[in-house]
Amino acid sequence: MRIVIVDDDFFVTGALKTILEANEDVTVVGTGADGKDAVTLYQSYRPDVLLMDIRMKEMSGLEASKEILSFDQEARILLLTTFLDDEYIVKALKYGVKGYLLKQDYACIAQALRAVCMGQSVFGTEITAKLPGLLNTKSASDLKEYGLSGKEQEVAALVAEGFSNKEIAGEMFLSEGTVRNYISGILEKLGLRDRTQLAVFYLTGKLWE
Amino acid sequence: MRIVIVDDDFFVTGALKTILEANEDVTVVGTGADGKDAVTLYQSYRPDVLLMDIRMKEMSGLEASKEILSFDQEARILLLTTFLDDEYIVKALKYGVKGYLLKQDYACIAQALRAVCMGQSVFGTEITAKLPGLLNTKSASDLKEYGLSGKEQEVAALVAEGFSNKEIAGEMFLSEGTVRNYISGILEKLGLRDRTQLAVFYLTGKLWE
DNA sequence: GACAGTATGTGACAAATGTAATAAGGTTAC
DNA sequence: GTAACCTTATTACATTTGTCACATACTGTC
Repeated sequence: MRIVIVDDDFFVTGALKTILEANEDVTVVGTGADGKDAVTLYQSYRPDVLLMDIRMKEMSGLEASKEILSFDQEARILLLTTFLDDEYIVKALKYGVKGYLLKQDYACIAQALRAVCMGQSVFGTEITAKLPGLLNTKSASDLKEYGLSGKEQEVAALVAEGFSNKEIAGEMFLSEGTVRNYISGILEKLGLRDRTQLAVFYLTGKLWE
Repeated sequence: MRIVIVDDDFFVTGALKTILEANEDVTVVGTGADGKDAVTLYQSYRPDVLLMDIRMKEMSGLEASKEILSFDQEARILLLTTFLDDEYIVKALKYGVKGYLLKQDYACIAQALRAVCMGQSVFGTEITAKLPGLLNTKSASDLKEYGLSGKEQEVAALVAEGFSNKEIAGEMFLSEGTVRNYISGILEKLGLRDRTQLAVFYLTGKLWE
């Protein structure tokens, strides 16, 4: 595996290089110190995996990831970080990063590189723990648990897609008044106030009291 | 690593057992054919990793995961599947499953088991590709890119929390009319129609045309 | 058959929401 | 200093939304 390592701390890049090259299947083909380096190095070497810190001066690992992934969707980027910030995690995942590990997990890095190299993605323990909270949806069957009938679930789903009552009525071949009635019932059952809260609930599971 | 394998196809459990035990660090301590078996086996053996199919008669791998994780948060479950259904993926992640691979990735299973055993989570190529779409997001800084001013971003965030205009006005010490104006402006800039669409956009990134 | 539940509809009404026009004080940039 | 923009506000109006009360019809179950 051909790897590029980017971190603004020379000690870290050095240590990583040494640790990783102890594995005979790993070759570190380049190292850099910030996001710009990452982009340049990626373009010239096209490594199997780009191993990069998130926090860096100049250009962060996140921005670099975004840029690289925008011209090469297939890029395999594994981010390393010391901090656990939801926003970073979400952004990284949105951009299409293939892995996200805490620096403290260094013993697992080689392991993770192999998985990423094969196209899988790998997330460190703490990131894994956060994942459930970052997800969308509230899928149909979850709504059942709140006592919503079939039609009510359908209506709820459409509200959460941003449809107006009229559109929902058209979509489901109902009168607009009926749709309003359904929504009224849904809000009652869930203890919500209006369609926007319903959409938010549907997408995040958030409930008020 | 002590592994339990559950799949309703005996050929599959057999094959997996053979393939995995070729790795000297793997011991298959039990096999089962459906979700109920999974729960029982998990309780008696407490394996390092539970490798399980999703589609099974009687009790699905998903339900079994839910049950096991409800009494043991630390359970390391790696799901295998033939089908890619968003709903399954989301649910599995919500429950706290540590891995999700396609059966076709069998060559990587041992690899993945090791990662999962160390607390990391692993997702197959296709699942990885879906991840970005399943996330919540739209963080403040993304909105800037659409030309929203500071206050507008603040308002948008509150709309996406399900607040009414009056509440937002109270929260931000503005008049209700002003809030309405801001929202009007935001909708215009984003090409949206109403606050519900704004909430949906804020949470999922979905835009209409 | 009576009853409960779901599915569907109506009409009327109050409140919330979105738009438009307009205005004035502030900041920043050229 | 003037143009551009942000912040804040008001008023008036049209539309959408949510609630209520009530009605019909179809499904089951007891």
